[in-house]
Amino acid sequence: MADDKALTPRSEDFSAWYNEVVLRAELADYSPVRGSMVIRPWGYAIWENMQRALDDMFKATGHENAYFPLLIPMSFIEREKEHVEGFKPELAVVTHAGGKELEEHLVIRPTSETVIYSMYAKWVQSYRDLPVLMNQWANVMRWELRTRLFLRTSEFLWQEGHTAHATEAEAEEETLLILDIYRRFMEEWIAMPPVTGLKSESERFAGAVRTYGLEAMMQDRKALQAGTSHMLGQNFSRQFGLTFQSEEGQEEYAWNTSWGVSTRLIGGLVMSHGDDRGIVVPPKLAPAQVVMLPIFRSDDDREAVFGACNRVAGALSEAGVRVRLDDRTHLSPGARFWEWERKGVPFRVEIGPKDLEKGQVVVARRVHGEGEDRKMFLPESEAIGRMPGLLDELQAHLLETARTRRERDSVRGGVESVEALGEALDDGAGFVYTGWSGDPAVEERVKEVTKATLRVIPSEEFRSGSAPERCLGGEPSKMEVVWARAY
RNA sequence: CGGGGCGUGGCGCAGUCCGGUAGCGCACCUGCUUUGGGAGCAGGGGGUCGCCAGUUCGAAUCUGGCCGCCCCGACCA
Repeated sequence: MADDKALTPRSEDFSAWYNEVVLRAELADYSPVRGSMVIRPWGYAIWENMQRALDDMFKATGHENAYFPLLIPMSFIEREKEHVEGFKPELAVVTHAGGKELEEHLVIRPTSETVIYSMYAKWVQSYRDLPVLMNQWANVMRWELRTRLFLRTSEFLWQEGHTAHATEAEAEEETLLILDIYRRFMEEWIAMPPVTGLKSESERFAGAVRTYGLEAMMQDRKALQAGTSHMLGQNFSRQFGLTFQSEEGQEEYAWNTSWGVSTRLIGGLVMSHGDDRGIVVPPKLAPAQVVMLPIFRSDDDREAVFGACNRVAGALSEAGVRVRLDDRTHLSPGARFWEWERKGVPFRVEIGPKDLEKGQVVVARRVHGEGEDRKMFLPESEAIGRMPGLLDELQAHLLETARTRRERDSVRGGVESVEALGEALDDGAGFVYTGWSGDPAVEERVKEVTKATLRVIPSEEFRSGSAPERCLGGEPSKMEVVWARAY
């Protein structure tokens, strides 16, 4: 870009835009170790808001937090066959400690099923000890060759829930409950409406019986797997001796579930709502929902302007709005406008000498509709009174916009061959709904020809009005599926 | 792991071909003037030129080795 103050426009190079906006909104930065990142205060505050909301939802449904260790004995990972095969290529292993090679190498957790279920085995004796409903907030490590800030780094932060149940039906119910919590969280908080459903065999979590996923469509129409919820069956309980005595006195294996979302959600937030000026943080997650921006010419103005700013900030805070006062005087107003827009703060309240004269304040919106003015000139009390409503409206607007975009860029029906799928994707389709026979060979061929993967077998409410008759290979369709190129 | 590119103040780069006291823009610091959409002027600080060895009176520049990073293709929350 000739003007290095501006971001590369999304239309020119989405991927360059993403990298720039993450760095320049001060969400994160590269660290000295390839593939790991530093999450900066602005980014971490968004994560903390996400954590709080999700944590409340987990607690409200009876889950408790705990913490399990970072290091896992290699032999644990190796216990479940599919699990080890899935994770082996991504493991980071501690081989030396205390100046000596360790007798048993330790894996830095890529996920914690193995340790957690080995502990559950110790704690659970009877059906009366079930269900066990735990969650942990932790970092995990999966060695990656190609990394991108938030979307794919070797180390990332997440939550992983792990539960144990007496019956298959209860475990299945738990898996779907969490899927619904994730879905509500993504819609209501991130304003990022996913398509939910079942993953195909090839995309299933290593060691699970079934994996459910949530797929969100980014502005470049690519799919982002935003969360997963796994029904683990008795695979892990058999390997770790997680048994209980049933009401009838029988020894039985418990049924497990595990589920997680990660800091990848921040990448999803950025790619869902960002524009060429920067990111847009949905009000419910914004570290600051309103920035107060004093503007003044002389020292005389200064006191009066700051007085008014503090007064308005106090009143907004009283009204439950998260406010931040930008009292930096060495930057011009323009410079400060751009900075907060880049960081995605929903509203700015500007107060200068002219406003004091007129008894008004300026409310500038980060996002405004066609024909809507960026700035509103309102009496102080009205600005304060209307702010909570404006925040709610923006939250709703972001969700609506994202949902409309998702459906606009989805193709339902009419695609009945692998070639047609490729053309649809090249023509700008994001999610393409087609029939599928259940044959993995079709997935392979689609991937080879179009680079798209089977994202999800959609839950009922996301399915098309009429079920497709043919699979892409021509054979009769057994189910509808969603294809997309994915992150 | 395969292909391509790059390592020079915090960031972006020039200088390397053709060896001769390290430079530009932005950022930073100080002062004054400024402040309603990325302020101006003046002064100033900061770099073992990725690392190691070699050639040379002299190396950012030439030679050899090593290391690291970024981008593009196969696996993944």
